[in-house]
Amino acid sequence: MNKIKTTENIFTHFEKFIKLSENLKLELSKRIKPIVFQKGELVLDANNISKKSYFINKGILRTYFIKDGKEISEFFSGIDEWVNSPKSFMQREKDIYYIDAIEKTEAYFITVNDLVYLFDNFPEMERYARLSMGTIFGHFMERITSIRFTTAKEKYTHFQKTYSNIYHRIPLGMVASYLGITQETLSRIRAVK
Amino acid sequence: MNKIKTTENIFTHFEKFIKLSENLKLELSKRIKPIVFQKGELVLDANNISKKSYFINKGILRTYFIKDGKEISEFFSGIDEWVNSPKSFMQREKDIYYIDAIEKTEAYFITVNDLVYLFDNFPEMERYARLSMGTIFGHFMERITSIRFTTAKEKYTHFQKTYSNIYHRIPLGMVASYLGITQETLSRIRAVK
DNA sequence: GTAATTATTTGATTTAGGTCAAAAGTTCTG
DNA sequence: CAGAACTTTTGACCTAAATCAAATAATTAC
Repeated sequence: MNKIKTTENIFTHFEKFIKLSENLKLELSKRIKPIVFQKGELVLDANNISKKSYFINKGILRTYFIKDGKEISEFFSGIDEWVNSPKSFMQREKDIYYIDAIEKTEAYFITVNDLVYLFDNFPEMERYARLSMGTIFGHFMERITSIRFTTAKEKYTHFQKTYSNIYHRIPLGMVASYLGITQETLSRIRAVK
Repeated sequence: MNKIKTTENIFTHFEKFIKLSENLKLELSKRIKPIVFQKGELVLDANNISKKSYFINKGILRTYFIKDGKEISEFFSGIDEWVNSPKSFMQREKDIYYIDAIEKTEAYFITVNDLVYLFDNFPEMERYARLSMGTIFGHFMERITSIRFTTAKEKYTHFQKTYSNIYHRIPLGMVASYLGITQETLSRIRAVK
């Protein structure tokens, strides 16, 4: 009962974009495996190539990089989202991103090799990837706008909207670096209310 | 001789990502048409749905939106790049983006209907879309980093790098709004040298 | 359960870049 | 080619947020 759910969530996610044949479901099931990360655990070290993509069932993962010795959060990922180091994962080369668990996280994963197999044999998987990337695209554009033209206060409000279900579970310092403001400023913003 | 080149450029572009069969080349050729925009001409009005995607052969297009009565540049596109209003084009709904020509621009275009036909009949087109979006992804992430943590000067330097072949052809005011700084600040930055 | 970390808040001061205003340059257009 | 209409530059002043510094508060570990 307290065990990880079946592949139900992940299939539902795919079916937002494509119809899953029984055969594809079977091939997916063979390649998707559960995994659990404890709070604070490192999911990906930037010194390694990202070879797995994680689909979150519960918990929060954070993607970040190091600048001037400080951790800068790039994004946070919650339930029903895929997480990997995008460039590293697709080009099979190192990139700057680390991934860790902000809280205990239950996920599935698929390896890049298995994913490539599915792309090669199921054209609908290519479509899934194209369409799902499209939605992320929109978020990126919105974020760029939000960063460029708003006060620190507005940035924080936008963040709360974007991450409405998880924002209160993310430590202040991480949020500040995500927004590109100092944590002192963020602390003051939150104090005003 | 002074006429628009053949579909050569566009085929070369596709072949960076996939192998083009003779049949696909034929089907593409049937659906790709040339078009020319004069300097200052509006390519897309945000009151309309974006139904064509333009592949630039020569010239520069600008994608922008209006905020508080002012035009804010979202990106600039030069040779060998596709231009459309992404969300509008794929979801077939209105979005906030206008597109205009910064200089006289020669392009090809394909309609969203034709593109959908190709996606439905040529799985390699899905792959092309997935892979080419992947590269744009990387640029977006870099841009987000660049906007968040750099001084106005560094933002401008990054802009020059990103748009190394066209940056000097874009009016200062448009660059400033792209970078999220005022044009006075940009003017002063450029003056220092 | 208390010491030791780590995270957050508060205060004082500084500064990069914004705002407002006007002058100087450029480029369209009839 | 002259006047209108933009575009870019320059100057004076102001403000939001950064920086530096230290005090609290909250977790974590033994």
